[in-house]
Formats: sequence, structure tokens, C-alpha cells
Amino acid sequence: MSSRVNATAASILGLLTRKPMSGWELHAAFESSIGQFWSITRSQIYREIRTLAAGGLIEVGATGPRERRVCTITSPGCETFRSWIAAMPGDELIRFPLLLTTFFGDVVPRESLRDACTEHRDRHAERLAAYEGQLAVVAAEAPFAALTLEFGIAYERTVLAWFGGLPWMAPG
Amino acid sequence: MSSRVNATAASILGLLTRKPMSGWELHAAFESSIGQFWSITRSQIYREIRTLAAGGLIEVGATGPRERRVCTITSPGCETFRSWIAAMPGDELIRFPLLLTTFFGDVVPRESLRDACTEHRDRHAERLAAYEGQLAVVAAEAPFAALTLEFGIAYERTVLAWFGGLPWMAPG
DNA sequence: ACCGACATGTAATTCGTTACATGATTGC
DNA sequence: GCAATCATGTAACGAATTACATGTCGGT
Repeated sequence: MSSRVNATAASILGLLTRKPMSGWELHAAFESSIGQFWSITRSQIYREIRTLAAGGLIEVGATGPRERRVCTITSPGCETFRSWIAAMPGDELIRFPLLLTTFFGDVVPRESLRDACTEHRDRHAERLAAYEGQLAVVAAEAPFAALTLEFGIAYERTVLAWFGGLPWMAPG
Repeated sequence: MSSRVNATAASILGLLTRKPMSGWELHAAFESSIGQFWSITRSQIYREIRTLAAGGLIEVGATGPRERRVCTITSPGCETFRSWIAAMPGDELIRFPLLLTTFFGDVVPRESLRDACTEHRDRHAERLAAYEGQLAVVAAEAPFAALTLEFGIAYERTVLAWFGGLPWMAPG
């Protein structure tokens, strides 16, 4: 019968198919895997937990230390996830404020432009390094997760190359 | 004095610094320029128009055919935009449902996986072609907008290359 | 036995999406 | 002069962010 859920809830179900987790752990699991391309805040997770529990798609365990409650997926939950994940995914949604800065670049002080690009270039370089450091292990242990990681690496390289081509960024 | 506005409102102000537009035209202007990397829905535009008008940052003209009302930026509006655009931009936010499909690929029917990737690859190929077709004109007429376009082209190429490397996608 | 960092969750607010309504134009 | 499409906007709903509150552990 498989209830209808939104994408956020469905992705939570997906993680819970692997093992029971608390809200905090779910958040950490997103952050350390697909979080960069599937952004979710902690509050959203807690909200969806309530909804999923109300719909019987997960079960919330007893309260542990610091109000910790572990969520376990139920079989209707599994069923719902399976049918959701097999459906055609929607288009990606991107909001990239730095591109507004460059798009409106003609009215941005030159220094702000350079600062913004330098700062963001550095952040992307850090992410790229982090991704590259994980690749070997992830590829060995979780081939499907490695695809996301490969996407991340390709994406970060592209962004860095783009920064490098900006006229106000020093070459080299 | 420059009021505080959110990023959506600020980007609307940005477009209005160039010329007065109705809500519909603003939407079209986003779509045909930075829309892919700065997603905004029409309804948001109308809401922000109300807020911006209430704050005196824009002025809404008389009603034309089909309730059309042209918005004109005021000098406080310009001031607000200038100070907003000079500030450090936030990180990009991405929600890419297809990456969930691959991330959870081990429980996705092989056919769904192939269908989803094929469909999305085609969409990206179309976008790339469209971008490439625009580049010459945009580069000549609007160098800063061309940077966004170059980003778009690099991004689409990266996505397409990633699709090409997926084990279940036919090579060539 | 205190302080700081980590872990956990909720509530209020803002933002974004979907569904709707309707008025002009255009093409037949 | 009707149907289809384009242009315009609103309202209701659902999703996401921010700000908050609090509890627990680990070190000193």
C-alpha cells in the first residue's frame, strides 16, 4: 500500500533501511555522505521523524540519555521507500549565491568580488581534498556511495577550474 | 540606511536596477539568465514584490492589461541592493534527487536506474546545447552574465561525463 | 565540582511550492 | 467568434531555517 512521502522523508527512510538511528545520527549520516548534494537540516529530520512515526513507517524507541530516541524502519516503511526510490527523480535544485555576485559583477566593488571568489575557491579546494582522501576507502566499501563521491570530486574540480578562469583571479 | 532583505528579494532588486519589470517579466528574466543556479518560483517573486513595495524599496505602477503592474526600483532599493551584493555570499545549496537514486542504487531496480540516468542525461545534454548556442552572443553583450553561462556549460559537461562513467550506462 | 564541547530535540518564523482563478491574445 | 495558449496574479499549504532550550559527557 505504501504511503506517499516527500523526498526528505524518503531519504531518511533510505538511511534507516541500513540501520536504526537517532535524529542526530541521521543528520551526521547525511553530512558524511550525500549531504552536499542533498541538503537537509536537523530540524527537518526531527519533523519528518514525527510524521513518519505517525504514519507507522518508522518506530521510535524508548528515550535514552539526552532525550535520545532511536528510529527503526517498519516493513510498510521499507515498502514505501522501495517504491519511492524506483520512481523518476526530479530535476536538481541549485541556489548558488556566489553566482549572483558574479552575475551582477558590474556593480560589485572589485575587492568584494575578489574576496568572495578567493574565499569560496578555498572552501571548494578543501572539500575536494576531503573527497579525494575518502575515495579509496569508500570505493572499496560502498560502490554506490562512491558514485556520489565521484560526482562530488568532478563537481569540485569544475568549480575550481571555473574560478581559475575568472579574469580577476590571479593565474597560477 | 539600506534595509535588510533576503537573498530572493535582493536578486529581484538586482534585476530591477537594470529596468522596470512586472512580476512575470522578472520571472522570465531569471529563467533566461541565472535561473538554473538561482532557482525562484513565480509565487515567491510576487510575495517579495509586496514586501519590497511595503518597505519602499520598489514602487509598483498602475495596473495595465491582465492586472499587469510594473515595478520600479527606488533609490533606497538601489542602496540596499548595492550593500547586499557586496557582502560575502553564502555557500551553495544543492538538492539533486538523482544522486539519491544512485546513492541508494543497491535497492533500485536496474531498469529504473537506467531509465532515470538516461532521461536525466538527455535533459542535461539539451541544456548544454542550449547554453552553447547562447554563449557567443552573451559573451559579446554581457560579459558578467557570460561567466554564469560558462559555469553552466562547465557544469553540464561535468554532469554528462559523470553519466558516461556510470557502469550501467552504455559507453559511446 | 565546574567549564566547555558535544548531543539532542522543539518552536517560531520565514521561505518555497502547488493549486487555483482569471483576463488577454492569437490563430483558425 | 470560439478554442487554445499566454500572461498575470493570489491563496493555501508544505517545507526549510533560525533561534532556542536543555542535558550529558570528558577533562581539569
